[in-house]
Formats: sequence, C-alpha cells, structure tokens
Amino acid sequence: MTERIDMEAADTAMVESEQDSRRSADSSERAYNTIRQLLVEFKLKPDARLNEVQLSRSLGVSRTPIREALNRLASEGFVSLTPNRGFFVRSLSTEGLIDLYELRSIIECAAFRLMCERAVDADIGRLTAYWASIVDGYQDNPPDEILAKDEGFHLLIAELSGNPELVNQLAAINARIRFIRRIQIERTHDPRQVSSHSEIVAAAVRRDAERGMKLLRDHIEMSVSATQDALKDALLKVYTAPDPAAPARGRRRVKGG
Amino acid sequence: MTERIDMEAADTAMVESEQDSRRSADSSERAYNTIRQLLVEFKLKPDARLNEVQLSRSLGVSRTPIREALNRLASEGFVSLTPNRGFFVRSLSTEGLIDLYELRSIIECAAFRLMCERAVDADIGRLTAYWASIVDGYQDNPPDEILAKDEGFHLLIAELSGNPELVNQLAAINARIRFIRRIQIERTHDPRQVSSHSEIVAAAVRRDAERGMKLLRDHIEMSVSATQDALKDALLKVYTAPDPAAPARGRRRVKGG
DNA sequence: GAACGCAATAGTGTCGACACTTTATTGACG
DNA sequence: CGTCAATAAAGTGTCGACACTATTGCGTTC
Repeated sequence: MTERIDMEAADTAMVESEQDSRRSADSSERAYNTIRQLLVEFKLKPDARLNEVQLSRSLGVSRTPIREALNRLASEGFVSLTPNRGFFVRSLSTEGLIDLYELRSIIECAAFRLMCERAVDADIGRLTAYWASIVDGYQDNPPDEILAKDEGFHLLIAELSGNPELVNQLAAINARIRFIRRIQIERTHDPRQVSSHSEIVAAAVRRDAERGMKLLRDHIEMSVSATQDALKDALLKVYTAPDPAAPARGRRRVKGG
Repeated sequence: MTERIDMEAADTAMVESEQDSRRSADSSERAYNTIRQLLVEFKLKPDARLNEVQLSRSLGVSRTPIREALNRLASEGFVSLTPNRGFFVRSLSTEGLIDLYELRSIIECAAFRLMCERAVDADIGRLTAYWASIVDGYQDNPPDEILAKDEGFHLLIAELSGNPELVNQLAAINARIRFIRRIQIERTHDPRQVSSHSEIVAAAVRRDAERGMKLLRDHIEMSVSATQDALKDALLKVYTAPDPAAPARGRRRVKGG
C-alpha cells in the first residue's frame, strides 16, 4: 500500500512570501510546493536520494511534473542533480549555511544603502507602517508567522531599494535558509530581534545608511552564531521526524506488495 | 521542410566559464546550451513566444528535454513562463540590465572585500598569475575570448573570497548580462579595461579593500553607462539577425508541407 | 459594417512506456 | 571466506500520445 501525501495540506501550510515569475499550471506547481515543504520539514532527509517513482506515487501524479519541480528546486539549491543517478537532498552542512547568511548580509546591506539613497518619504513611510503593524505581540506569533513577518520586513527594504533583482535574490536566499531559521526561531525567543528591527526603521527614517548597515550586519551575524546550535537541533529533528515519502536509509523490501 | 539546428556547433561556440552543480544526461544539457546560445545571439528575439514543438523539431529531440532546458533558463531569468501559454524570451529593457549591473557591482565589491580579509598570499598569487597570463594582447582577442577572460578574472576574485555562493551568484549574473557585454566589447576597444584590471590586482596585493571596491564600482559603472548605446546596437542586431528557429512575428502558414 | 459568439486549430501540461544506466544480488573462483 | 564477474533489479532519461486550454478564423446578428 502506497502512502499518499496530501498536496493540498502541504500547500496551505506554506509560508508563501515570495515573488516568482514562474507559475506552472497545476500538478507541477503543487509538486514543487509539496516537495519543498517536505524538504523544509526534514521529512526528506539531507543527502537522501530522491526516488522519482516513489515521489510520483506519493503525490499521485506522473514523473513529469515531479521532475519539473525537482529541476526547479535544483536551480534554487534545495537539491542537487547527478547525471544518471538522480536528485539528492542538499546536505546539512554548517559552512554552506554560513556562506548563505553572508550572502544575505551582503544583499541586505546593499539594499538598505540604496533605499537610503533613493527612497522618498512615502516609501520610508511604508516601512515604518509595516513594522508598526506587526510589532505588537511580534514574539507571541507562531514561528511560521514570525518568520513570514520577518522576511516581509527585509523584503520590503529590498523592494524600497528600487532594484527588483535584489528582491529576487533575497527571496531565493530566504527560501534556502528558511528551514534553519525556523528552528532558530523555535529555539530562541530573543527580544533583541524586535528592538533591532525598530532600530533599523529608525535608521531608515534618518536615512543613516552606515548605521542601518551595521545593524543589519549584527542582526544577521547574531543569527549566524546561533546557527551552530540550531544545527544540532536540526540534526535531532532529522532523525526523529516521521518518514512518509522517502525510504532514505532503511528501505523495506516487499515483493508482492 | 524543417530547419534543423546543429546542437554540437552551438555547444562548442559556448563561452563555458561557469560552475554549475547541475549536469543533465545529454539531450537536456545540449538543448539548454543550444537554446541559451540562440538567446545570446538574438536568434530568438525578445518577447517572442517560444514554441516547444518547433524547438524540439529544430533540435531533433522530444519536447521533454526542451521543457527541462526552458525551465532551467526560466529560473536563470533568460525566459519567463506563463501558465498555460508557454515560455517567452525575456524582454530587452534597459532598466532590467542596469539592475543586474548594480547587483553585479554589489557582489563583486563584497567578494573583493572578503578576499582582502581572508586570502593568503598564495591566493593573491593566483590572481596576479592569472592576470599576468592573459594581459598580453588582451584587447587583441576575439570578443568571446575577452569576455571569457574577463569573466574568469572576476570569478577568480569571487572564488578567493572563500564564499562559493558568491561564485554561483556572479556566474548566474554573468550569464544574464553576457549578451549585452559581448556587444559592448565588440563596439568599444577601451584600453582602460586593461589598466583597471591591473589596478585591481595591485589593490589586491596591498589588500586595499576600499581602493579595490572603488575600482570595481567604477569599472562596472563604466560598463553601465555604455549599456544605453550598446542597447541600440542590440536592437539593430535583433531585427537584422537571421531567424532559424522562431517564427516570432511573421509566421508562415503552409498546410500541406 | 462592427461586435459578438462559435468552431477549428495550434499549443501546452501530463501521462504511460521504453531504452539505457546504475545499483543490488547471486554465484563462481581463488 | 573474501573477491570478483555475471546477472537481475531498480531507476533515470527520453519519447510519442492524449487531454485540456488558449488562440485564431469564420459566420451570425444587430
């Protein structure tokens, strides 16, 4: 009996805070969302080989949309593709994550600087308004909410930079580090997150690029230093989480299923 | 009678200076290279709708690898995908390009700074050696060579930053602005390009991050200012280039072969 | 004569099947 | 008993076909 994954459920559970010019018809898009969700939740484990047939059975579609989704996830860095061997879940290494955080810091600082140079008062008003609208009880939200709101905040800065490429880049990076950020948020309820956001807004109002960039660097650096610890939790989560779709290591062999 | 595009030829003509974790078996990879080449050379024109069947006939493969290639090109920004309408060639707009140049400047400056902070002498040695090996008769190379060597230079800086994500990002950006850069290179044989590379190397040797970043910013800025003019040439090229694969606007209607 | 709706055509999205490659299993040999 | 080769199984890469959607062209109506 094949376990079947409910694509609808996985869809609605998505964080959904990115802009993407691509929007496939149906199966493909859903497969993408579902598999990505499985990756984010570690239902599919790092370094595991992804079986296209098994995935297609689980999701109730043919291999074509599965492959389409996997290709997309590959170009976003979630999985890798080896010529005749198939797709593998990206491995869970600290270095790779630190590199990503560094890239994120670079993009965000540049975005902040450009925002300070270019944004009119109304733009900055949008930022202050956004932050004002989410600051109350910010830390009391469920982790997914906090994450979505935090990403929204930083994406708005990118947007106000006037360079849509920065938005795209940041959105792509966010998608790749979201899994570990969520774990961090679950672990630590650090109120400094709130205050640093407030300070960033203040710096934006004053158009103080240097100050804002320093705040962002520290803001992100703080996350990096917490990443080591979060990784331990992540690894724990990996090996205790249920295993609905991928056999990964312990494969069972039932002939006449 | 269907015109058939030689995939081998298009392959060998490629600049080929990127690292990419993805490497599909055969047809897919070739289709990717071929179509990308068509896009770079404006054989496929901006805003044109891409006909999968026609492409598959031209390249002599089925639609599956074509779609795979197009999906990949979509996630790299070469084409866009609209749900039930198919793929479209990215439009040729100035703004988008300037945004990309800006992003490139951001990535490269950050890479240079990190290189200055982290690279050991041997690393810097690689940079000086690389530049020394290509500086002689640099401007006398054919445009594609100049482009490849220039990209190699900047990618090496990214590599020496120690952050592989920066290499990936820069490679992706290069791929997207390559078409216009090639036109610029064909137009202008500016010797300042050479001297600014030399100066950048000198700054690297002195680990002078600020100086190097300023040089890079100017270096890239110079390209941006030339982009407007280059675009005119590009548009000219678009409407004079032969049209082997895509019907684009004037489609002929032959019923019985 | 122009706008609307309908039919025909073209084109994408998805499927199941097959060929070829990689991986696991079995059996022979040292 | 371990190593290696032959064989079987599993899995990916590609194909051609079909269903459904979008577009074009035509005829009708006002």
